[in-house]
Amino acid sequence: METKNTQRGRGRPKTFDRDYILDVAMRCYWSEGVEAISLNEICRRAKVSKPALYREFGNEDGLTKAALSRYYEQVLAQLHQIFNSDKSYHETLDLLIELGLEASSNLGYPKGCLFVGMRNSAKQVGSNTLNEIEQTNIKILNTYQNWFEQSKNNLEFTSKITAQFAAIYLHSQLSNAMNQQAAGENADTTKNVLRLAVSVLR
Amino acid sequence: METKNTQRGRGRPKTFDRDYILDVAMRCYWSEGVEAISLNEICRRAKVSKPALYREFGNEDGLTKAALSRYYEQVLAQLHQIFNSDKSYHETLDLLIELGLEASSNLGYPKGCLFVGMRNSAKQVGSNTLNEIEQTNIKILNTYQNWFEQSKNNLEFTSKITAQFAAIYLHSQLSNAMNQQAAGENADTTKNVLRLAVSVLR
DNA sequence: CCATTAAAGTACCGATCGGTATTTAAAATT
DNA sequence: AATTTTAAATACCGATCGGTACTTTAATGG
Repeated sequence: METKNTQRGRGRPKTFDRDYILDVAMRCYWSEGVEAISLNEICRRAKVSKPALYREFGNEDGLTKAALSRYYEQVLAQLHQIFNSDKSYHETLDLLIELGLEASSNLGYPKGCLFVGMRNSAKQVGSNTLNEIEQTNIKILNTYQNWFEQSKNNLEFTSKITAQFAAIYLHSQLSNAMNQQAAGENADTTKNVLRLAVSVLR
Repeated sequence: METKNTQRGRGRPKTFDRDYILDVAMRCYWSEGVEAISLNEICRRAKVSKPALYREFGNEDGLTKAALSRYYEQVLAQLHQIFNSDKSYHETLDLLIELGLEASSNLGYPKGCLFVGMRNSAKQVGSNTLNEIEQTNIKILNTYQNWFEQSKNNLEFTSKITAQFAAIYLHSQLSNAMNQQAAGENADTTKNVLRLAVSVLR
């Protein structure tokens, strides 16, 4: 158990703000795509030197992985709150449809979903990031599946579709909607498509 | 009306094989993604010099645009054959679900869809290619919409969904399936997701 | 045989990439 | 004040990018 107190050591005091840098990187990757933003460009926008980034994250793979981790904790983790609320199955389904299609403009967030974007660019990211993508994918699928199982137990979800496949289907449809949003598609159209697709889970 | 005969002119005879080069480029962009393959790499694989490419296509934007054009003529154009066959509405829908999920492995084609891949990479392509993407998108949507309108007239498609929205929905679902295939997803899972999504058009 | 024409390839350009060796700056300890 | 420790930024590395100036090759026409 480390004390981790703020008593400064000996050398030059640290000015590197990990949270701020990660926030800039996350938003860059989110809004423009991980393959469209270079590490140099992130240094420019975050006003940080390149060696500082390498000291903190090791290499580009470490930075993209850290940005995805932060995205999960800061954005995707609210999925649990939605599923743990006392809303009904159908209300929750409605909420999921709204999710991310409004939140983008509400808060100062870019459109689409960083996780979905990175998964699409899986071929151009490093192995650590690739691994993080796979772990995140599993976490999301498990979240969905647990919710469907609970809803089956509650007799709110009475379809013959298995909870596992319902999770895969929902994940696929939400990812598709995120992709359309990231591509700048009309939000109403995206929402209508998603609504129709999800109607088979009613 | 030009004669366009094969009588050779004066200079060194042309050895540049436009069809072959375009075929190599199309398959590269198709299998690895337009943003993952450099123009230099295409020269290497097609065993052609860089100036030869620039003489024929002007610049990288011209090459990617030409590759997409070729993809439409050579791959997507068969959509018309499917819709112009004498198959029933439901049989055609079944055929669309199989399409591309089998064809990839049957013929020596890469997985996924070059058009969908390029549309996802819209931010990193030139303006000419971007324009070609938009035109192709419209052509595909029109093809779907015409088919839905015919099926409505035939009383085979009796849903309250408009032909226009059905086209958008089908396009969205097929694109989603192509994306999953390109990402290496299990083909059966992809097909099951697509089947369930398309079931609302029955 | 030589000039002309046309298409080929070589070899280069500046810019940018991911990554690092090296030096400089700012603090605490002696 | 000098030394030590830690973290900062400068300035560079080789590789690769998209794109092009230049030279070479292979044909025909006189």
